[in-house]
Amino acid sequence: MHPPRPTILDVAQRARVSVGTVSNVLNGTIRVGEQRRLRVLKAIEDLGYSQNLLAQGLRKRRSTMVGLCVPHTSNAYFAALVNIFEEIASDRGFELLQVLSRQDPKKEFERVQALLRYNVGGLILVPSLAPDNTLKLIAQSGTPLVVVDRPVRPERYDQVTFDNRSAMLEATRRLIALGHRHIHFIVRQKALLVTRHRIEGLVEAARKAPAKVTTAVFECADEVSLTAHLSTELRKAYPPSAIIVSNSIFAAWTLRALHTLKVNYPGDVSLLAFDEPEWADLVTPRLSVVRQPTDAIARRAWEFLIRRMTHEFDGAQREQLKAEVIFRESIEPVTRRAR
Amino acid sequence: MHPPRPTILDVAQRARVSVGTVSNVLNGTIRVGEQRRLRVLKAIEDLGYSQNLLAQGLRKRRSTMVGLCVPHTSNAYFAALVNIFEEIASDRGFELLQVLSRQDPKKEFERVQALLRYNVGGLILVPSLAPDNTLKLIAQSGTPLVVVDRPVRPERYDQVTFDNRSAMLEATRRLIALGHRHIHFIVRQKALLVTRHRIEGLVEAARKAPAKVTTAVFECADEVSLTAHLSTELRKAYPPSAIIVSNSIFAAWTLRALHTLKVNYPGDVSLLAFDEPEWADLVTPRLSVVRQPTDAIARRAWEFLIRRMTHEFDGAQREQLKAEVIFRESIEPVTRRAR
DNA sequence: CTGAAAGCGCTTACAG
DNA sequence: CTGAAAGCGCTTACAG
Repeated sequence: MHPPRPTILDVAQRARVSVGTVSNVLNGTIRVGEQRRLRVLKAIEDLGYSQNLLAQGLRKRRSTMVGLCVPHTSNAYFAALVNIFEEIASDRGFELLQVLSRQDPKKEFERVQALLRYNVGGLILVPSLAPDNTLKLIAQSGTPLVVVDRPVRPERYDQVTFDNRSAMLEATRRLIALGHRHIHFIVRQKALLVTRHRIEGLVEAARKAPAKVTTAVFECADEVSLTAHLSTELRKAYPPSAIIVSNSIFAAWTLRALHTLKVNYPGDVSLLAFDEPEWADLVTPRLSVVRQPTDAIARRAWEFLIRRMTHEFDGAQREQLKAEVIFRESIEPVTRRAR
Repeated sequence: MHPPRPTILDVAQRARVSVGTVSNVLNGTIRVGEQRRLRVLKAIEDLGYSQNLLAQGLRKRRSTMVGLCVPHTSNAYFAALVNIFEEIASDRGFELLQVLSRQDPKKEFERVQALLRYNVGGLILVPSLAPDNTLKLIAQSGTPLVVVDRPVRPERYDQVTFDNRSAMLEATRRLIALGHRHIHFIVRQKALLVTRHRIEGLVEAARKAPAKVTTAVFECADEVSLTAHLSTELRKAYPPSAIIVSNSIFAAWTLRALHTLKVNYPGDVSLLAFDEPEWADLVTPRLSVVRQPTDAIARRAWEFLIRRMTHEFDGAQREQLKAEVIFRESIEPVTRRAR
């Protein structure tokens, strides 16, 4: 019913050349005589030929697909990353084979394993909390890898991350300058390296503050526990005047909780969120955020990957980009009354 | 440096069987003697063998990858779709080769073409505004296809969409019941089939209303023109008391515009949006929405695709799912004063 | 520069 | 049930 796709052999026959010659004009590695070249081009045009990339990948032992493994797509930041990667990849003649680890190290391992079965030419990984096995698997396969967003221990991996410590340092410092003396940081996983770096910044800013500043870090798994936590803390005699949350999902939950609890927000409590959600400046008051340099991260990661794929570079490539701390109406100075 | 991946030949030799036998235990099509089967399994285990899916795809002339083409990922609804598709696909042993059309028919064509070069086993397409060439291309290739979300003309394609007409009918009816008599609908493209169906619902509800109801449809391309439009219309002697926007991006723009224009919202004008954005119930007042049955759409689409891939079904498969109309605080009844 | 041929790692008739 | 062999559509040394 459907005519089979023309192959390189069809092109060769129509152009009266060998398949090797067709391959050479296609890949442009070796110069082909002008007349034959034109004949081949014409044949390709006539037949509507396009390469079978499965065959090419098999023969070259590496496909033009790049594997992309992110925790999920519901986070606006990850979605933006995928968006940029797809653009870069397609411009460069690559396709994205995308899998989701759903924050689960075991699933991450399996999904990456699936990617490797396709001999992907490269791999971009936003690691889960415990990516060690996955990293080992990738290293064994010899597949070029770049780790994005969340730094990972062995220093030998190519990584592009952003500087969580200094972003948090700056944010906290500015909160303190506005009179905040009791700051809570709500996180998903204390053990996560990203989180640890943020806590370092938080603690350092508090330590260096001109006044006494109390900080606390809380782990939350879901909306219920987060709401419960806020409910308890905000009713204490000495409640936090500022809350920092580690991602945009938590920001959403917190907003809902503050509403439910009928907290005077942002009058009594200020809010700052990592991971700028797209709705940050749609809500009232507009949400203050730490904005990751998504675009720069993606572009640099791709650069690293290409260099690794073409063996242009040997040593570990690492780069830490600066994040932008943006205070908006969700943060207010602490008035004497509120203290 | 990196030991090459073991091949089926390595497994065969270690298990002292032929490669065909290994293939048979792997694919389970033909029964293999128990002892050999165990030997093969052991060899696979020992070697850490996994199939080269590029080779398999080449030989079978169809890979276990499914192409997914959506307009972009920044829309929460599309992101959710991708999320579900990835889950289903990976559970079934498929990978997702994802491309973005960026709403551009030409880019859509090129990106789908790229997908076809990999001999994807199936294709899921959320079509652009003018997908005809792309659809033709896919049809020619004989690749199983299911069109999602936006219905498309030739009735022969498998499609799972949702019922825009009846969703709009219900929404408008309810607005009218709340006293709204002048309703504006802001869209991206009047020509889009989805839009036309919505307009049908709008017009029908108005026609059947117990009182005289005026409706109007406006096309908008960007935030500036949308803001200008609202500015003009809301200052007229007989301004709309309710605005319906056709997607979540427009909802965001409208919200900003209402704020800028210092409109008494939702007192003087109510707002309803198609495409539930994730921030819908974070804003104040909470946004009223028409919620697509994302999960059901994805699952049904996958079902259609598998059936098509396994040739279990011949005729065109079509399903139209019901959307949910959710009124929240962004919609208020019209008071006599306001009329 | 060009062609003939080997081979990438699988699956699938085809004999036995 | 099992093995030997052809072939999927390419690329890449290898001669010439």
